[in-house]
Amino acid sequence: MASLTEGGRRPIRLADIAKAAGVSHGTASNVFSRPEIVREEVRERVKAAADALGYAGPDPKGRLLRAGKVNAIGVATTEPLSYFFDDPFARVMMAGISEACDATGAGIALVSAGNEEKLAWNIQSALVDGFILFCIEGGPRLVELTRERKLPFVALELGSQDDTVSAISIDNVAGGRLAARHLAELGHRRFAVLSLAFADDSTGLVSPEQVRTASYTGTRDRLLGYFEELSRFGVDTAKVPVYETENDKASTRAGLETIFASAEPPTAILAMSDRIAMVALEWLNARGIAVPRDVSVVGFDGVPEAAICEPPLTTIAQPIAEIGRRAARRILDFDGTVRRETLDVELVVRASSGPPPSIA
Amino acid sequence: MASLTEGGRRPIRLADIAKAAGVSHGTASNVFSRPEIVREEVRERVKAAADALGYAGPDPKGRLLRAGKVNAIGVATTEPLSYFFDDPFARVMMAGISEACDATGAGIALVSAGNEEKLAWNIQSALVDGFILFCIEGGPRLVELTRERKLPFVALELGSQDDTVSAISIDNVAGGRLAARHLAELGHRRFAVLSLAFADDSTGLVSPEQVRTASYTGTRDRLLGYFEELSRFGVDTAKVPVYETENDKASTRAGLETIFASAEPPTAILAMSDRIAMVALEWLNARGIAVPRDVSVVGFDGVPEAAICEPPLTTIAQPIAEIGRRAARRILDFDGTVRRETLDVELVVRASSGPPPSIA
DNA sequence: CACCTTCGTTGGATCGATTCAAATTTTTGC
DNA sequence: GCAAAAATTTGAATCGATCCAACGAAGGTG
Repeated sequence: MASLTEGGRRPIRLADIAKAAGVSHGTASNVFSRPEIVREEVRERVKAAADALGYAGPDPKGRLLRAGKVNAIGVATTEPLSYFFDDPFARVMMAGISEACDATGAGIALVSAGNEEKLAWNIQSALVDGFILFCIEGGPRLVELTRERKLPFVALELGSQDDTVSAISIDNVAGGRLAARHLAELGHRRFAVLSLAFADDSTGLVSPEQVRTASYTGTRDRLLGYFEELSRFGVDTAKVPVYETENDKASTRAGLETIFASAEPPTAILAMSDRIAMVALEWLNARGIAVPRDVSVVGFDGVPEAAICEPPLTTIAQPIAEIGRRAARRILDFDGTVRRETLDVELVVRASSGPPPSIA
Repeated sequence: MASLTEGGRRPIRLADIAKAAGVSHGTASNVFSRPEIVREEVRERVKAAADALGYAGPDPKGRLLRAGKVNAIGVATTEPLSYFFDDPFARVMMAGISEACDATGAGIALVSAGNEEKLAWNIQSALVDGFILFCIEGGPRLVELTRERKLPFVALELGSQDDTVSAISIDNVAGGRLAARHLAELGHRRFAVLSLAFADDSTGLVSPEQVRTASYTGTRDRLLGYFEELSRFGVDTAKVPVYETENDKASTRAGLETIFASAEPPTAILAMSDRIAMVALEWLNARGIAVPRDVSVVGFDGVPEAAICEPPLTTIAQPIAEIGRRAARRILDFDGTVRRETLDVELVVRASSGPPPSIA
C-alpha cells in the first residue's frame, strides 16, 4: 500500500534537472536525446541530478508538441472497442496492420465510442499521425468526422463510391461472379442470396428498386456480380430471392425461414459474408438438410473460421491481412495523395459446395 | 490524386484564427472548448474565420500539454503487436479491458516491439495515462522499463512475487488443486504434467531442484497445487513426470513423446495451459488414443476455444475478462496505491476427462 | 447619478520539451 | 605561444493550446 506519488507534489521537469545540475535546459535536453554530443563529465552530472530528483525522463507530452509526429496510427470504428478483438474479419485485418506497424516501430491507438458525440470527441482528440477507418457501419459519418482532423486517413470497407477519400477495397463484382460461376458450373440453377445491408435499417426480401438505390455499394456490387454470372448461365435472376440480413444470427435465420418456405427452395445459397454463411450451415444442419448434398453454400470474406467450420466453407477470400498492411503503409509513408485501390479476391473451394441433388 | 496539403504550407494554428477574427487567442480558444461563454456574434465570427482558413480544430497535441491527461491506457507486451489479435487468452483479456475503457470513453494504445531497444523507446514515449503489462515473457524487464515512466501500471500474468508492483493474478495453487482433485476423484492415479516454463530457456523433464528455484512462480504454484492434492490421494508425486514446454506445438509434442515412451504411461494429463492441452488432444487423437476413454486431459486458462475443440476440454477457467476489466479500472481510477489482487479460478468440467480405463 | 453586478474579453503565464544560431571553451597545428 | 579549428554549452524561440486574474462595458438598483 505504499504511495507512488511520493515526494514533491509537482512532477519533476527537465528544467528542474538542469537547474540542479547547473547546466542549461539545452544541455540537459541533449543528455537525454543525444547523449553523445555532451561531455562525459557533464552527462554524468546531469544523470546524477536526474536520479537524485527521481526524474522520469523527458515527458513525451512535451516532446510531442515540438516533434509533431506521434508515431502511432489510429484505427477507428463506430463499433465498441471490443469489436477489434471479437470480430474475425477485424482481427485478421488488425493482424495485417500490426505487422506493418511492427516493422516501422509505430504504435496503434484504438478509437471508438458507443455514442455519436463521444465518437466525434475521440476522433478529434486522438493522438495519432493518421487514421484507418473501419467503415462497417456509419461509414460516411466516420469519414466526415475524420476529414475534419485534416490528417491522412484510409477508409476500409467503405460502402460508398467517394473519390475524395483514400480507400482500399476489393473487387466486389468479380467476387460475386466467382461465387456464382462456381455454383453454376457445378450445375446449380435454383439460387437464393443472403445479403448484407443495402441501406440502413432495412431487412427482408429486397426489390430491384432497393438494389438500384442501394447506399452500400459493396453489397450492390456483390449482387451485381452474382446476377451477371447467373444470367450468363441462363438463370432468371428476377426469380432469385435476395434476403437482406443484418449480418447476424437472428436476421439470417429469418431469411432462411423465408427462403425455404418457398415451393421451389434453392439448391445453392450465395451468402455475402462468411458469418452469414456459417449461420446458414448451422441452420441447415439443424433442419437435417445436408450440405453440400442437398444444398450448397458459398460465403464471402475468407475469415479463418470458415476453414474449420463443419463442413469447411467454400468462400470468396479477400486478402484481409494484405488490406490491413497496405492501409497501414499508406498512413506510415503518406505522400499527400488521395488514392483508391482495389484488390483482387479469390475463390477458395472447400466442402460446402457440390453438385445439386438432381445431378448427383 | 488531389493533394491533401493544399494551401499554406504551415498548418493553421488557433492563433491564426484569433488574428483573422480580430479576437484574442483566449477567446478563440473558448469558442472551441466552452462555446457557451462567448457572445454569439463573436462565436460566429471566429467559426467563420476558422472555416475560411481551413482550421482543423484545436490540435490535441497542444491541448494535451496543458491538460496533462491523455485519456488513454497503454497495453504493453514484449510480443509483436499481432499477439493482441491472435492469442485467444490475450483477446479475451483485451475484450475485458475494452469494456472498461468504453464505459469511460478512454482509448487504448497498443505498445510492443520486436527488439529490446525499441521496446524501451516505445514505452518511454507512449502517450498514455498508465500501463497494463502483459508479462507472458520478459516480465521483469517490462516492469522495470515501465517503472521508469513513473505512471500507474498493473502487471498481468506476472511470473514473480514482487510486492512493489501492482498486479492482478489468480490463485494458481488453488487452480492446480482443483484440476488434480477432479482427476483423482475420477479414480486416476497415474499422472503426467505438461508444464509452462519454470525459467527462461529451459525445456524437457524437470527436476525438483528446478522447481524449487523456479523464476516463474505461477508455473511453480500450479505444480504445487497439483502435487499437494495428488499427495492427499496417495500418489507419489516424485514419480510424476513434469515436462516443461514452451507453450507451443513442437515442445508439447516432444513432451508427449517422452511421457508416453514410459513403461507406465499416464492415464491423466495435467496441462498448464489450454493451448498445451489442445495440442495434447490433437496428438492423442492422431495416435489413436481416445480421450477421455484411454487418457483424460485437463487444461488451464479457460479460453473460448477450449469449449469448442474435440472433445471439449475440461479446464481451470480464469476470469480472464474480469481480470482485464479490473486492470483497466485500476488505471482509470488510480488512487496512488500499489496493490496485488488475486482472483479465484473455477473448474469447468467438459468431455476431455473421465474415469481411467481400469475403472470404466 | 454614483455604485455594484454581471457578462465577455483580453493577454500574459504555463504546460515540458527541442532546436539552433551564437557564445564559449578546448584542441590542434605550427 | 598564438591563431584557427573543433567541440561544447548557452539561452532565447518555438511547438499549440488552456487557464485565469484583471479589465471594460452594459445593465440594474437605491
